Amino acid sequence: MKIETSSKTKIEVPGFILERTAKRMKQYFQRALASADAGITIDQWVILQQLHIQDGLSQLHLAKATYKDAPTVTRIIDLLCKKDLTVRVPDEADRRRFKIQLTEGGKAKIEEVLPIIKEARTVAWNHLDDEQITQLEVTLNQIFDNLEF
Amino acid sequence: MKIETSSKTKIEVPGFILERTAKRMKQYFQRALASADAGITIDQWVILQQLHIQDGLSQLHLAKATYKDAPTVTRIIDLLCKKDLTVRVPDEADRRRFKIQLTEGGKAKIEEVLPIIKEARTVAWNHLDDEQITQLEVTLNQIFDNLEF
DNA sequence: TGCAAATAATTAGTGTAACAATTACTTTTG
DNA sequence: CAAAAGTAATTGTTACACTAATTATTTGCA
Repeated sequence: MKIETSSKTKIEVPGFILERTAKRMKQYFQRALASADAGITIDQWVILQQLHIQDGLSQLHLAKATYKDAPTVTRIIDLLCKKDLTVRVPDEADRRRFKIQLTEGGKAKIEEVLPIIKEARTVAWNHLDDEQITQLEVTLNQIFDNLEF
Repeated sequence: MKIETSSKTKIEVPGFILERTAKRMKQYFQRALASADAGITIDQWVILQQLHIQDGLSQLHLAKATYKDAPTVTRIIDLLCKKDLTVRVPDEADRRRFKIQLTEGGKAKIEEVLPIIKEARTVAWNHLDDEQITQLEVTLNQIFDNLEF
């Protein structure tokens, strides 16, 4: 039996297309990291990349910047610290907080992984011109804003 | 301390925007289901919706149609069967397979949930014209095809 | 100033997703 | 027809998302 693909037998709505594209993109980046033996996941990479932009953020700042929730960031930082890529430095101005800082190993990992990510990006945006990418961002951001809660 | 949002301190690349929009959309639909006490998740809904289009599919057919993998479908079907929304009917032509069929309760659940989903969709695509949505689909499908493996 | 409210991080529980490996069955082909 | 290859479903492990609850600390306000 062959799976039907006509519009009558397959879900083909924008939300579904958005969901499946985001899923495949994540999977592609994840596999790129895995086959290069990077030793980190794409979500861990997102946190490292954010720290590369601005080091010493608290976990909640990281959560807001990456659109992850607090428990998720706690666990990702746990994993990154276990791999000695980051450290939790107590914030002496507010003892509830930690400053999350990159270790030397963390900085080295970023340099190691960045080319892999850049390569994957060029594959993802292949056959798309700048105007299309700009328009994609505009539309996606409109949807994002529509769903503000 | 305020979280910085300039391009120098925040990740603003198309992949990130795609990821965060898909995440928020999923979250929005999920909350719509939760606040209506639908008793199912959005991923369970996707499977039900596919069965509504074509009932009696095998788990692997469901996996292909919904872009989920086989173990994920196994577990979602487990949950749907536990809620008596679907049943696993042995396929007498191939004893490795099951035909997954909607129960009466499953059909009723679809009728109950469909308006919630439609309402959420109108919110998501608000302020977007048909041309924009078409272009979005074209671009997303190009990215999807770029990342074929 | 003191106490309630808010905030930062953590933990627990459920669900989704990827990957690898296993079992059972079917198809191929030699 | 038997062995090998392929297929359908399952199980196990790791990781991330969401909710709710908990602990420790800080802030706001009466």
